Amino acid sequence: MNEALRNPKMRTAVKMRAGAAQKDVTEVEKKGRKASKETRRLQLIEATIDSLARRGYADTTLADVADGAGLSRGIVNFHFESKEKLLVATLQFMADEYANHWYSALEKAGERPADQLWALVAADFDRRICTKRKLAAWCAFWGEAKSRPTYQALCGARDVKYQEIVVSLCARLKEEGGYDYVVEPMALAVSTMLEGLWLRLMMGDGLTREKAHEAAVEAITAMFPRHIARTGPK
Amino acid sequence: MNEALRNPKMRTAVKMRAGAAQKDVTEVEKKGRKASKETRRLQLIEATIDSLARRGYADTTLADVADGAGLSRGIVNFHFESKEKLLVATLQFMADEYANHWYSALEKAGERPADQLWALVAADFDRRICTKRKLAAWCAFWGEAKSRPTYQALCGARDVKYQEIVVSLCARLKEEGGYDYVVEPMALAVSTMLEGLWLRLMMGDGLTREKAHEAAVEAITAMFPRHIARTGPK
DNA sequence: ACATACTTGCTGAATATTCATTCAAAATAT
DNA sequence: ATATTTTGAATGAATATTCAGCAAGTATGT
Repeated sequence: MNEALRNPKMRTAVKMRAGAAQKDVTEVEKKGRKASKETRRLQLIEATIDSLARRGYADTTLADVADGAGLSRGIVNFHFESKEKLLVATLQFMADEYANHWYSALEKAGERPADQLWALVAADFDRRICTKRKLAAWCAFWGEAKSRPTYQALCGARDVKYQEIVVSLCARLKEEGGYDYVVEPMALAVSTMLEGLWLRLMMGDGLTREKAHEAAVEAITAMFPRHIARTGPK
Repeated sequence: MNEALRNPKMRTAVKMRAGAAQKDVTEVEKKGRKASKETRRLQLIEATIDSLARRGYADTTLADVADGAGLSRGIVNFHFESKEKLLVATLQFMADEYANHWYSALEKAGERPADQLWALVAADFDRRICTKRKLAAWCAFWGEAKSRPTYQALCGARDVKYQEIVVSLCARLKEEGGYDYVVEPMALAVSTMLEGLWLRLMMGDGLTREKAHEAAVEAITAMFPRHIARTGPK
Protein backbone atom coordinates (compact mmCIF):
# COMPACT_ATOMS: atom_id res chain seq x y z
CA MET A 1 0.00 0.00 0.00
CA ASN A 2 2.82 2.35 0.86
CA GLU A 3 4.46 1.45 -2.39
CA ALA A 4 1.26 1.92 -4.30
CA LEU A 5 0.78 5.41 -2.94
CA ARG A 6 4.25 6.42 -4.00
CA ASN A 7 3.11 5.93 -7.58
CA PRO A 8 1.40 9.10 -8.89
CA LYS A 9 -1.09 7.16 -11.00
CA MET A 10 -2.32 5.19 -8.04
CA ARG A 11 -2.47 8.31 -5.96
CA THR A 12 -4.83 9.92 -8.44
CA ALA A 13 -7.29 7.11 -7.85
CA VAL A 14 -7.16 7.67 -4.13
CA LYS A 15 -7.58 11.39 -4.57
CA MET A 16 -10.66 10.95 -6.75
CA ARG A 17 -12.28 8.81 -4.13
CA ALA A 18 -11.49 11.42 -1.55
CA GLY A 19 -12.87 14.05 -3.89
CA ALA A 20 -16.16 12.22 -4.21
CA ALA A 21 -16.60 12.05 -0.47
CA GLN A 22 -15.80 15.71 -0.31
CA LYS A 23 -18.47 16.56 -2.84
CA ASP A 24 -21.16 15.13 -0.56
CA VAL A 25 -19.99 17.46 2.15
CA THR A 26 -19.94 20.34 -0.29
CA GLU A 27 -23.59 19.88 -1.16
CA VAL A 28 -24.51 20.34 2.47
CA GLU A 29 -22.37 23.40 3.16
CA LYS A 30 -22.45 26.76 1.46
CA LYS A 31 -18.83 27.36 0.76
CA GLY A 32 -17.35 24.34 -0.96
CA ARG A 33 -13.92 25.92 -0.99
CA LYS A 34 -13.67 26.28 2.73
CA ALA A 35 -15.13 22.87 3.34
CA SER A 36 -12.53 21.40 1.07
CA LYS A 37 -9.77 23.11 2.96
CA GLU A 38 -11.06 21.84 6.26
CA THR A 39 -11.46 18.36 4.81
CA ARG A 40 -7.85 18.33 3.67
CA ARG A 41 -6.68 19.42 7.08
CA LEU A 42 -8.61 16.62 8.75
CA GLN A 43 -7.29 14.16 6.21
CA LEU A 44 -3.74 15.21 6.99
CA ILE A 45 -4.38 15.07 10.72
CA GLU A 46 -5.67 11.52 10.41
CA ALA A 47 -2.61 10.59 8.39
CA THR A 48 -0.46 12.12 11.10
CA ILE A 49 -2.13 10.03 13.79
CA ASP A 50 -1.50 6.97 11.63
CA SER A 51 2.14 7.81 11.23
CA LEU A 52 2.63 8.53 14.93
CA ALA A 53 1.05 5.20 15.77
CA ARG A 54 2.99 3.28 13.18
CA ARG A 55 6.43 4.84 13.48
CA GLY A 56 6.48 6.86 16.70
CA TYR A 57 7.12 10.57 17.13
CA ALA A 58 10.77 10.58 16.21
CA ASP A 59 10.26 8.76 12.92
CA THR A 60 7.17 10.63 11.80
CA THR A 61 8.16 12.56 8.69
CA LEU A 62 6.17 14.87 6.48
CA ALA A 63 6.86 12.53 3.60
CA ASP A 64 5.23 9.68 5.49
CA VAL A 65 2.22 11.80 6.38
CA ALA A 66 1.82 12.95 2.79
CA ASP A 67 2.15 9.40 1.49
CA GLY A 68 -0.38 8.21 4.04
CA ALA A 69 -2.84 10.83 2.85
CA GLY A 70 -2.12 9.95 -0.77
CA LEU A 71 -0.91 13.47 -1.53
CA SER A 72 2.34 15.05 -2.58
CA ARG A 73 5.33 16.13 -0.57
CA GLY A 74 4.78 19.85 -0.26
CA ILE A 75 1.18 19.54 0.84
CA VAL A 76 1.64 19.84 4.58
CA ASN A 77 3.49 23.11 4.35
CA PHE A 78 0.67 24.48 2.27
CA HIS A 79 -2.16 23.58 4.66
CA PHE A 80 -0.30 23.88 7.93
CA GLU A 81 2.78 26.08 7.59
CA SER A 82 5.21 23.76 9.32
CA LYS A 83 5.62 20.31 10.73
CA GLU A 84 5.40 21.71 14.23
CA LYS A 85 2.02 23.31 13.52
CA LEU A 86 0.69 20.11 12.02
CA LEU A 87 1.62 18.23 15.16
CA VAL A 88 0.07 20.82 17.44
CA ALA A 89 -3.12 20.75 15.38
CA THR A 90 -3.16 16.97 15.60
CA LEU A 91 -2.78 17.01 19.36
CA GLN A 92 -5.42 19.72 19.64
CA PHE A 93 -7.76 17.59 17.57
CA MET A 94 -7.30 14.58 19.81
CA ALA A 95 -7.62 16.63 22.98
CA ASP A 96 -10.87 18.21 21.77
CA GLU A 97 -12.28 14.89 20.73
CA TYR A 98 -11.43 13.36 24.09
CA ALA A 99 -12.83 16.25 26.10
CA ASN A 100 -16.06 16.40 24.11
CA HIS A 101 -16.51 12.71 24.52
CA TRP A 102 -16.28 12.50 28.29
CA TYR A 103 -18.22 15.69 28.71
CA SER A 104 -21.17 14.45 26.70
CA ALA A 105 -21.02 11.07 28.44
CA LEU A 106 -21.30 12.94 31.71
CA GLU A 107 -24.33 14.91 30.51
CA LYS A 108 -26.11 11.76 29.44
CA ALA A 109 -25.52 10.12 32.82
CA GLY A 110 -28.01 10.51 35.64
CA GLU A 111 -27.77 12.83 38.60
CA ARG A 112 -26.30 10.33 41.00
CA PRO A 113 -22.54 10.56 41.48
CA ALA A 114 -22.08 6.81 41.11
CA ASP A 115 -23.77 6.84 37.70
CA GLN A 116 -21.60 9.74 36.64
CA LEU A 117 -18.41 8.00 37.70
CA TRP A 118 -19.34 4.84 35.83
CA ALA A 119 -20.15 6.95 32.81
CA LEU A 120 -16.71 8.55 32.90
CA VAL A 121 -15.03 5.19 33.18
CA ALA A 122 -17.03 3.74 30.32
CA ALA A 123 -16.24 6.78 28.20
CA ASP A 124 -12.52 6.17 28.63
CA PHE A 125 -12.81 2.68 27.23
CA ASP A 126 -15.25 3.49 24.49
CA ARG A 127 -14.60 2.10 21.01
CA ARG A 128 -14.34 5.51 19.41
CA ILE A 129 -11.75 6.86 21.80
CA CYS A 130 -9.82 3.89 22.97
CA THR A 131 -8.22 2.49 19.83
CA LYS A 132 -4.68 1.18 19.67
CA ARG A 133 -4.01 3.76 17.00
CA LYS A 134 -5.05 6.74 19.08
CA LEU A 135 -3.50 5.48 22.28
CA ALA A 136 -0.21 5.12 20.46
CA ALA A 137 -0.47 8.67 19.17
CA TRP A 138 -1.26 9.96 22.66
CA CYS A 139 1.76 8.20 24.03
CA ALA A 140 4.00 9.61 21.34
CA PHE A 141 3.01 13.08 22.46
CA TRP A 142 3.38 12.22 26.15
CA GLY A 143 6.96 11.27 25.47
CA GLU A 144 7.73 14.73 24.15
CA ALA A 145 5.46 16.66 26.48
CA LYS A 146 7.91 17.41 29.25
CA SER A 147 10.30 19.22 26.94
CA ARG A 148 7.64 21.14 24.99
CA PRO A 149 5.32 23.45 26.88
CA THR A 150 2.75 23.50 24.08
CA TYR A 151 2.35 19.73 24.20
CA GLN A 152 2.42 19.73 27.96
CA ALA A 153 -0.56 22.05 28.08
CA LEU A 154 -2.59 20.01 25.61
CA CYS A 155 -1.60 16.66 27.07
CA GLY A 156 -3.45 17.49 30.22
CA ALA A 157 -6.38 15.94 28.35
CA ARG A 158 -7.63 14.57 31.57
CA ASP A 159 -7.06 18.16 32.55
CA VAL A 160 -7.90 20.42 35.44
CA LYS A 161 -11.60 20.37 34.74
CA TYR A 162 -11.70 16.58 34.52
CA GLN A 163 -9.79 16.26 37.75
CA GLU A 164 -12.11 18.70 39.52
CA ILE A 165 -15.09 16.61 38.50
CA VAL A 166 -13.52 13.39 39.73
CA VAL A 167 -12.70 15.10 43.01
CA SER A 168 -16.25 16.31 43.43
CA LEU A 169 -17.63 12.87 42.56
CA CYS A 170 -15.38 11.27 45.15
CA ALA A 171 -16.53 13.80 47.72
CA ARG A 172 -20.21 13.16 47.02
CA LEU A 173 -19.69 9.39 47.07
CA LYS A 174 -17.90 9.67 50.38
CA GLU A 175 -20.84 11.52 51.87
CA GLU A 176 -23.43 9.13 50.44
CA GLY A 177 -21.57 6.00 51.41
CA GLY A 178 -19.98 7.14 54.65
CA TYR A 179 -16.52 6.14 53.45
CA ASP A 180 -13.54 7.46 55.29
CA TYR A 181 -10.90 7.99 52.63
CA VAL A 182 -9.25 11.34 51.98
CA VAL A 183 -10.88 12.80 48.91
CA GLU A 184 -8.06 14.33 46.84
CA PRO A 185 -5.63 11.42 46.95
CA MET A 186 -8.47 9.05 46.18
CA ALA A 187 -9.57 11.07 43.17
CA LEU A 188 -5.99 11.20 41.96
CA ALA A 189 -5.69 7.44 42.30
CA VAL A 190 -8.85 6.87 40.30
CA SER A 191 -7.93 9.09 37.39
CA THR A 192 -4.31 7.95 37.20
CA MET A 193 -5.44 4.36 37.24
CA LEU A 194 -7.44 5.04 34.10
CA GLU A 195 -4.40 6.66 32.51
CA GLY A 196 -2.22 3.77 33.54
CA LEU A 197 -4.62 1.32 31.94
CA TRP A 198 -4.40 3.29 28.72
CA LEU A 199 -0.63 3.09 28.85
CA ARG A 200 -0.73 -0.65 29.36
CA LEU A 201 -3.26 -1.11 26.60
CA MET A 202 -0.86 0.48 24.22
CA MET A 203 2.18 -1.46 25.26
CA GLY A 204 0.87 -4.76 26.51
CA ASP A 205 0.24 -7.51 24.03
CA GLY A 206 -2.60 -9.51 25.49
CA LEU A 207 -4.59 -6.71 27.07
CA THR A 208 -7.88 -5.79 25.43
CA ARG A 209 -10.13 -2.80 25.88
CA GLU A 210 -12.69 -5.00 27.59
CA LYS A 211 -10.23 -6.44 30.08
CA ALA A 212 -8.91 -2.99 30.93
CA HIS A 213 -12.45 -1.76 31.50
CA GLU A 214 -13.12 -4.76 33.68
CA ALA A 215 -10.05 -4.01 35.80
CA ALA A 216 -11.18 -0.43 36.29
CA VAL A 217 -14.65 -1.56 37.34
CA GLU A 218 -13.24 -4.16 39.70
CA ALA A 219 -10.96 -1.66 41.43
CA ILE A 220 -13.52 1.12 41.67
CA THR A 221 -16.11 -1.29 43.00
CA ALA A 222 -13.67 -2.25 45.73
CA MET A 223 -12.95 1.38 46.47
CA PHE A 224 -16.60 2.35 46.76
CA PRO A 225 -18.17 -0.89 48.01
CA ARG A 226 -21.54 0.61 48.82
CA HIS A 227 -22.01 1.86 45.27
CA ILE A 228 -22.38 -1.11 42.93
CA ALA A 229 -22.09 -0.49 39.23
CA ARG A 230 -25.46 -0.54 37.51
CA THR A 231 -23.70 -0.75 34.17
CA GLY A 232 -20.68 -3.02 34.21
CA PRO A 233 -18.38 -3.48 31.25
CA LYS A 234 -20.07 -4.96 28.22
CA MET B 1 28.72 24.77 32.07
CA ASN B 2 27.79 23.57 28.64
CA GLU B 3 29.83 26.41 27.18
CA ALA B 4 32.76 25.64 29.40
CA LEU B 5 32.82 22.03 28.28
CA ARG B 6 32.94 23.05 24.66
CA ASN B 7 36.33 24.54 25.36
CA PRO B 8 39.05 21.87 25.00
CA LYS B 9 41.15 23.33 27.82
CA MET B 10 38.27 23.13 30.26
CA ARG B 11 37.45 19.67 29.10
CA THR B 12 40.96 18.55 29.93
CA ALA B 13 40.36 19.59 33.51
CA VAL B 14 37.22 17.52 33.67
CA LYS B 15 38.96 14.56 32.13
CA MET B 16 41.77 14.76 34.67
CA ARG B 17 39.33 14.73 37.51
CA ALA B 18 37.70 11.70 35.96
CA GLY B 19 41.15 10.17 35.59
CA ALA B 20 41.84 10.63 39.29
CA ALA B 21 38.64 8.86 40.24
CA GLN B 22 39.54 6.11 37.85
CA LYS B 23 42.90 5.65 39.49
CA ASP B 24 41.23 4.83 42.79
CA VAL B 25 39.25 2.15 41.03
CA THR B 26 42.43 0.90 39.38
CA GLU B 27 44.02 0.30 42.74
CA VAL B 28 41.19 -2.00 43.66
CA GLU B 29 40.88 -3.83 40.35
CA LYS B 30 43.54 -5.57 38.37
CA LYS B 31 42.94 -4.17 34.94
CA GLY B 32 42.56 -0.42 35.08
CA ARG B 33 42.00 -0.31 31.36
CA LYS B 34 38.80 -2.30 31.44
CA ALA B 35 37.43 -0.42 34.40
CA SER B 36 37.94 2.79 32.51
CA LYS B 37 36.00 1.52 29.56
CA GLU B 38 33.04 0.55 31.69
CA THR B 39 33.23 3.86 33.51
CA ARG B 40 33.03 5.74 30.24
CA ARG B 41 30.03 3.75 29.14
CA LEU B 42 28.22 4.55 32.36
CA GLN B 43 29.18 8.19 32.04
CA LEU B 44 27.71 8.29 28.55
CA ILE B 45 24.57 6.49 29.67
CA GLU B 46 24.05 9.04 32.43
CA ALA B 47 24.53 11.83 29.92
CA THR B 48 21.96 10.17 27.68
CA ILE B 49 19.40 10.04 30.49
CA ASP B 50 20.06 13.73 31.09
CA SER B 51 19.55 14.58 27.46
CA LEU B 52 16.36 12.52 27.19
CA ALA B 53 14.98 14.23 30.26
CA ARG B 54 15.97 17.69 29.14
CA ARG B 55 15.16 17.56 25.43
CA GLY B 56 13.00 14.48 24.86
CA TYR B 57 13.68 11.52 22.62
CA ALA B 58 13.34 13.26 19.30
CA ASP B 59 15.77 16.05 20.18
CA THR B 60 18.39 13.91 21.83
CA THR B 61 21.49 14.10 19.63
CA LEU B 62 24.86 12.47 19.95
CA ALA B 63 26.39 15.91 20.07
CA ASP B 64 24.26 16.78 23.09
CA VAL B 65 25.19 13.56 24.83
CA ALA B 66 28.89 14.08 24.15
CA ASP B 67 28.72 17.68 25.36
CA GLY B 68 26.88 16.56 28.46
CA ALA B 69 29.61 14.06 29.22
CA GLY B 70 32.30 16.64 28.52
CA LEU B 71 33.77 14.55 25.71
CA SER B 72 34.23 14.89 22.00
CA ARG B 73 31.83 14.28 19.14
CA GLY B 74 32.94 10.90 17.96
CA ILE B 75 32.93 9.37 21.42
CA VAL B 76 29.60 7.59 21.33
CA ASN B 77 30.35 5.73 18.14
CA PHE B 78 33.60 4.64 19.70
CA HIS B 79 32.11 3.17 22.86
CA PHE B 80 28.73 2.08 21.54
CA GLU B 81 28.73 1.59 17.77
CA SER B 82 25.67 3.61 16.99
CA LYS B 83 23.11 5.94 18.46
CA GLU B 84 20.58 3.15 18.47
CA LYS B 85 22.83 0.92 20.55
CA LEU B 86 23.52 3.69 23.03
CA LEU B 87 19.79 4.15 23.53
CA VAL B 88 19.17 0.45 23.97
CA ALA B 89 22.00 0.26 26.51
CA THR B 90 20.51 3.20 28.37
CA LEU B 91 17.09 1.61 28.52
CA GLN B 92 18.62 -1.68 29.59
CA PHE B 93 20.46 0.12 32.37
CA MET B 94 17.28 1.72 33.67
CA ALA B 95 15.30 -1.49 33.41
CA ASP B 96 17.93 -3.41 35.36
CA GLU B 97 18.11 -0.75 38.02
CA TYR B 98 14.36 -0.72 38.41
CA ALA B 99 14.03 -4.50 38.56
CA ASN B 100 16.85 -4.89 41.06
CA HIS B 101 15.31 -2.23 43.23
CA TRP B 102 11.84 -3.69 43.59
CA TYR B 103 13.22 -7.17 43.89
CA SER B 104 15.48 -6.32 46.79
CA ALA B 105 12.70 -4.33 48.44
CA LEU B 106 10.57 -7.44 48.27
CA GLU B 107 13.28 -9.58 49.84
CA LYS B 108 13.66 -7.17 52.73
CA ALA B 109 9.92 -7.15 53.42
CA GLY B 110 8.38 -9.68 55.79
CA GLU B 111 6.49 -12.82 54.91
CA ARG B 112 3.03 -11.36 55.07
CA PRO B 113 1.50 -10.41 51.71
CA ALA B 114 0.35 -7.02 53.00
CA ASP B 115 3.88 -6.11 54.03
CA GLN B 116 5.16 -7.18 50.67
CA LEU B 117 2.61 -5.11 48.79
CA TRP B 118 3.42 -2.02 50.82
CA ALA B 119 7.09 -2.64 50.16
CA LEU B 120 6.51 -2.76 46.42
CA VAL B 121 4.52 0.45 46.54
CA ALA B 122 7.16 2.21 48.60
CA ALA B 123 9.87 0.99 46.22
CA ASP B 124 8.13 2.63 43.30
CA PHE B 125 8.20 6.00 44.99
CA ASP B 126 11.67 5.72 46.42
CA ARG B 127 14.05 8.66 46.05
CA ARG B 128 16.59 6.73 44.06
CA ILE B 129 14.16 5.47 41.45
CA CYS B 130 11.47 8.05 41.27
CA THR B 131 13.28 11.19 40.13
CA LYS B 132 11.88 13.64 37.60
CA ARG B 133 14.94 12.98 35.48
CA LYS B 134 14.46 9.25 35.28
CA LEU B 135 10.71 9.39 34.92
CA ALA B 136 11.17 11.71 31.98
CA ALA B 137 13.62 9.31 30.39
CA TRP B 138 11.23 6.41 30.91
CA CYS B 139 8.44 8.31 29.27
CA ALA B 140 10.63 9.21 26.32
CA PHE B 141 11.15 5.51 25.71
CA TRP B 142 7.48 4.66 26.26
CA GLY B 143 6.62 7.07 23.49
CA GLU B 144 8.74 5.13 21.04
CA ALA B 145 8.09 1.67 22.44
CA LYS B 146 5.16 0.64 20.30
CA SER B 147 7.06 1.11 17.06
CA ARG B 148 10.30 -0.53 18.23
CA PRO B 149 10.17 -4.11 19.42
CA THR B 150 13.46 -3.79 21.30
CA TYR B 151 12.14 -0.95 23.41
CA GLN B 152 8.81 -2.61 23.85
CA ALA B 153 10.46 -5.64 25.39
CA LEU B 154 12.57 -3.59 27.80
CA CYS B 155 9.79 -1.17 28.67
CA GLY B 156 7.90 -3.94 30.35
CA ALA B 157 9.93 -2.92 33.37
CA ARG B 158 7.01 -3.78 35.51
CA ASP B 159 7.23 -6.93 33.49
CA VAL B 160 5.75 -10.38 33.54
CA LYS B 161 7.50 -11.37 36.74
CA TYR B 162 6.37 -8.23 38.54
CA GLN B 163 2.82 -8.74 37.41
CA GLU B 164 2.86 -12.36 38.55
CA ILE B 165 3.94 -11.28 41.99
CA VAL B 166 1.23 -8.66 42.27
CA VAL B 167 -1.31 -11.25 41.18
CA SER B 168 -0.15 -13.72 43.81
CA LEU B 169 -0.17 -11.01 46.48
CA CYS B 170 -3.73 -10.07 45.57
CA ALA B 171 -4.73 -13.71 45.73
CA ARG B 172 -3.20 -14.21 49.17
CA LEU B 173 -4.73 -10.98 50.46
CA LYS B 174 -8.13 -12.08 49.18
CA GLU B 175 -7.86 -15.31 51.09
CA GLU B 176 -6.66 -13.65 54.27
CA GLY B 177 -9.21 -10.88 54.23
CA GLY B 178 -12.15 -12.71 52.71
CA TYR B 179 -12.54 -10.12 49.97
CA ASP B 180 -14.60 -10.98 46.94
CA TYR B 181 -12.89 -9.23 44.06
CA VAL B 182 -11.64 -11.08 40.98
CA VAL B 183 -7.89 -11.44 41.37
CA GLU B 184 -6.40 -10.73 37.93
CA PRO B 185 -8.31 -7.54 37.14
CA MET B 186 -7.58 -6.27 40.63
CA ALA B 187 -3.87 -6.92 40.29
CA LEU B 188 -3.87 -5.20 36.94
CA ALA B 189 -5.61 -2.20 38.44
CA VAL B 190 -3.07 -1.96 41.24
CA SER B 191 0.00 -2.09 39.04
CA THR B 192 -1.36 0.21 36.36
CA MET B 193 -2.33 2.71 39.01
CA LEU B 194 1.30 2.87 40.06
CA GLU B 195 2.34 3.37 36.45
CA GLY B 196 -0.27 6.04 35.98
CA LEU B 197 1.00 7.89 39.01
CA TRP B 198 4.48 7.86 37.51
CA LEU B 199 3.13 9.31 34.30
CA ARG B 200 1.37 12.08 36.17
CA LEU B 201 4.40 12.81 38.28
CA MET B 202 6.33 13.49 35.15
CA MET B 203 3.77 15.67 33.48
CA GLY B 204 1.87 17.26 36.30
CA ASP B 205 3.13 20.46 37.79
CA GLY B 206 2.14 20.39 41.40
CA LEU B 207 2.40 16.68 42.08
CA THR B 208 5.20 15.49 44.34
CA ARG B 209 6.58 12.05 44.99
CA GLU B 210 5.09 12.11 48.47
CA LYS B 211 1.60 13.04 47.27
CA ALA B 212 1.69 10.33 44.65
CA HIS B 213 2.72 7.79 47.25
CA GLU B 214 -0.07 9.01 49.50
CA ALA B 215 -2.62 8.53 46.72
CA ALA B 216 -1.42 4.99 46.13
CA VAL B 217 -1.68 4.19 49.82
CA GLU B 218 -5.13 5.73 50.07
CA ALA B 219 -6.46 3.73 47.15
CA ILE B 220 -4.88 0.44 48.15
CA THR B 221 -6.12 0.86 51.71
CA ALA B 222 -9.63 1.28 50.33
CA MET B 223 -9.20 -1.76 48.12
CA PHE B 224 -7.98 -4.00 50.95
CA PRO B 225 -9.75 -2.50 53.97
CA ARG B 226 -8.86 -5.30 56.36
CA HIS B 227 -5.14 -4.86 55.75
CA ILE B 228 -4.05 -1.51 57.12
CA ALA B 229 -0.63 -0.19 56.11
CA ARG B 230 1.89 -0.62 58.88
CA THR B 231 4.22 1.72 57.02
CA GLY B 232 2.40 4.59 55.38
CA PRO B 233 4.14 7.17 53.21
CA LYS B 234 6.76 9.20 55.04
C1' DA C 1 67.69 3.00 32.87
C1' DC C 2 66.42 3.90 28.20
C1' DA C 3 64.63 3.29 23.72
C1' DT C 4 61.35 1.09 20.66
C1' DA C 5 57.27 -0.83 19.10
C1' DC C 6 52.61 -1.64 20.15
C1' DT C 7 47.86 -0.84 22.24
C1' DT C 8 44.06 1.82 23.73
C1' DG C 9 41.22 5.80 24.15
C1' DC C 10 40.05 9.75 22.17
C1' DT C 11 39.52 13.75 18.93
C1' DG C 12 37.45 16.58 15.37
C1' DA C 13 37.18 17.48 10.62
C1' DA C 14 35.08 15.35 6.52
C1' DT C 15 31.34 12.69 4.58
C1' DA C 16 26.83 10.96 3.82
C1' DT C 17 22.15 10.93 4.81
C1' DT C 18 17.82 12.31 6.09
C1' DC C 19 14.31 15.52 5.96
C1' DA C 20 11.75 20.12 6.48
C1' DT C 21 11.01 23.86 3.67
C1' DT C 22 10.64 26.57 -0.61
C1' DC C 23 8.91 27.66 -4.98
C1' DA C 24 8.03 27.70 -9.98
C1' DA C 25 4.99 25.49 -12.69
C1' DA C 26 0.83 22.60 -13.51
C1' DA C 27 -3.81 21.39 -12.50
C1' DT C 28 -8.23 22.58 -10.96
C1' DA C 29 -12.01 25.25 -9.52
C1' DT C 30 -14.75 29.63 -9.69
C1' DA D 1 -9.54 34.91 -16.80
C1' DT D 2 -8.37 34.62 -12.09
C1' DA D 3 -7.75 32.47 -7.89
C1' DT D 4 -6.87 28.40 -5.48
C1' DT D 5 -4.84 24.12 -4.69
C1' DT D 6 -1.44 20.79 -5.67
C1' DT D 7 2.80 18.98 -7.36
C1' DG D 8 7.64 17.53 -7.16
C1' DA D 9 12.21 18.91 -7.83
C1' DA D 10 15.71 21.87 -5.61
C1' DT D 11 17.70 23.72 -1.43
C1' DG D 12 19.75 23.82 2.82
C1' DA D 13 20.09 22.65 7.60
C1' DA D 14 20.77 19.20 11.00
C1' DT D 15 23.14 15.32 12.41
C1' DA D 16 24.79 10.34 12.47
C1' DT D 17 28.79 8.10 11.06
C1' DT D 18 33.52 7.50 9.48
C1' DC D 19 38.29 7.74 9.90
C1' DA D 20 43.07 9.44 9.91
C1' DG D 21 45.83 10.89 13.29
C1' DC D 22 47.20 12.31 18.23
C1' DA D 23 48.35 11.30 23.04
C1' DA D 24 49.24 8.51 26.78
C1' DG D 25 50.15 4.40 28.49
C1' DT D 26 52.35 -0.51 28.40
C1' DA D 27 55.20 -4.14 27.18
C1' DT D 28 59.57 -5.70 25.19
C1' DG D 29 64.35 -5.55 24.12
C1' DT D 30 68.93 -3.64 24.96
